[in-house]
Amino acid sequence: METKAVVTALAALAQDSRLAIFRVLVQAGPTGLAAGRISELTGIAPSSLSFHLKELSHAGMVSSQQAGRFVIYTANFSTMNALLGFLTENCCGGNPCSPVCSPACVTEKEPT
Amino acid sequence: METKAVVTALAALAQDSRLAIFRVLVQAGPTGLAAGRISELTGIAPSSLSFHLKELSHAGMVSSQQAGRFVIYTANFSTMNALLGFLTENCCGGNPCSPVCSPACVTEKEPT
DNA sequence: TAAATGTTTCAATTATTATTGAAAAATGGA
DNA sequence: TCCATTTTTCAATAATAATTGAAACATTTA
Repeated sequence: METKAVVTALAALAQDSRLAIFRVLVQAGPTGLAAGRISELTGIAPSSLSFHLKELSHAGMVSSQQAGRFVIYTANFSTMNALLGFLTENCCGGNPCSPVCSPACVTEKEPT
Repeated sequence: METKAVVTALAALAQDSRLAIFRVLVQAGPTGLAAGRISELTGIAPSSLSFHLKELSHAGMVSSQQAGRFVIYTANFSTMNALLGFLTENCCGGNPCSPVCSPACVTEKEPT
């Protein structure tokens, strides 16, 4: 993961509304949530929500898919794991300072 | 760790200069670096560096201590671990989705 | 105390980001 | 096709953050 992408990902999460959005998506798991449902759960106005979802999407933190009239958003767990990996790697100048374990969450919904 | 503190910590890291500063401090390990040395390593002008160090310090990501004429800055590994823990916890609605391992780095320099 | 070194503060400018409401697309059903 | 629903776009405003250079402050050595 490149530094630029990391800054983008961190900036995407470093905002009240977007952190709230991301958390409800993380809690929702691989099933995801429709945009309107996110608006209900977080109290963020639709236009503002759309703006923030675009930011999160652009940062690779969430993905979306059309489902009928609804647009379903899901947290992008693989990007989250890459982000955590970046922050933990290079730690203490290469001298391993403790057992580092990277993945903290499932990556994707498994195909049936 | 509270949401507000998490946003502050993420915002502190979500910026080119500050991420660079934090990384050199992480790589330097518990010994830390003097402000001027950080300026040399990152190419950030002193006044700008001071501004960013204050941001990082306020977010709890770095600590400082006077040492003669120098001010030594060190990465705050415990806050970093708390941050990682926050992002990994609450994942997938409480259903444990994979083994979660929190600490990725030593917390502090051990007392002699 | 005076001079040199290292760091921080201040004020001004520039740039970026968040929010709101209204209008416009896109989709599905009658 | 027409209507209702869901989401996104747009433009305007308000708020926040980054950078610069000069000056001020703090610490050590002569």
